[in-house]
Amino acid sequence: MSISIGQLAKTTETGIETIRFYERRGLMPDPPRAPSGYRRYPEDAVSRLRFIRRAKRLGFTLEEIGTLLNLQHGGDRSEVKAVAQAKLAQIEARIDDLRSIRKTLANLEKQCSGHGPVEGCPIIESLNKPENEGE
Amino acid sequence: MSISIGQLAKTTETGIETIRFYERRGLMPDPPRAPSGYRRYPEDAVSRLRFIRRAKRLGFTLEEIGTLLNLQHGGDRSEVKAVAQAKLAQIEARIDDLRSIRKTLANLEKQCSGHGPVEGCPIIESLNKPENEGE
DNA sequence: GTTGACTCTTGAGTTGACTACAGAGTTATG
DNA sequence: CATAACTCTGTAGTCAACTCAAGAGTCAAC
Repeated sequence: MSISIGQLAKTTETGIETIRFYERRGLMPDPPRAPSGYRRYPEDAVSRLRFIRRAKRLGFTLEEIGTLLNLQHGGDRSEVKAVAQAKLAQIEARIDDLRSIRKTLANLEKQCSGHGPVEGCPIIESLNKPENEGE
Repeated sequence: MSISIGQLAKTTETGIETIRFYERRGLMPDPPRAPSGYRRYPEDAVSRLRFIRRAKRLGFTLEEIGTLLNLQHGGDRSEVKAVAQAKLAQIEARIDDLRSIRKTLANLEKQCSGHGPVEGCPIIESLNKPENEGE
């Protein structure tokens, strides 16, 4: 039993174009074809595609997902853990980044009265005046 | 007194190409030209460019920066505040997003012993098995 | 006065992850 | 059998914010 690309797309909530794109990228193996040339996916294509989508939700790039997919068959657990740790570190760095930005921006926003002309608006002033980085 | 694009680039730590790009985008006004056609920037180009770079560091897109630059001359403070609030909300949403991802990923990473074959690795299993979203 | 550094314009390339055609053939439904 | 819905390939476009290259002209230093 095999399914069409449309069915695969529907069950995994992925666009058809996206599936073909993943195939070009080597994330999805080239499926067998019907005599017409239509793709006929085996059952396990569903789980492979789900793997990809879940990993994406966790912030992995397609390239990293390719690595994970390869590790899945014959890799070492330490390698998988290393990939996860690296991603985790990236995410934490990004969070810190955003938090610092948020702090600065929240400060400015709070200081701005929100009425009157733009002259003297602390947000604009801060963007204009200081030489520093802004705490 | 005016400065060359190279000097402007150096004092603002911005690439020359980037400055010309901002000009094309309408963020930097077209500067006067020397007889040779070279751009000659007035002093205030430095602060305008710094404004842009600072706003960028705060996460504003070039389009939003364009808005802020326009508001700077004749806008209302409420408009500036609204732009800042919108950005703040975006940033907070993104932080929440990343935190939820981090939580899931940290959990998985912690559960993975980091040695042995990939079979049974909780990270891979989690990507493979469940039907759910992952807490 | 001649190098070497700077600047000009136009146009194209980069990154990552899709997304959208066009034009043709195929399959499913009634 | 007609017709709608599906699928095929190949190519190109999208987004944001740059970044690079080619080929030519200009400026500064020795």
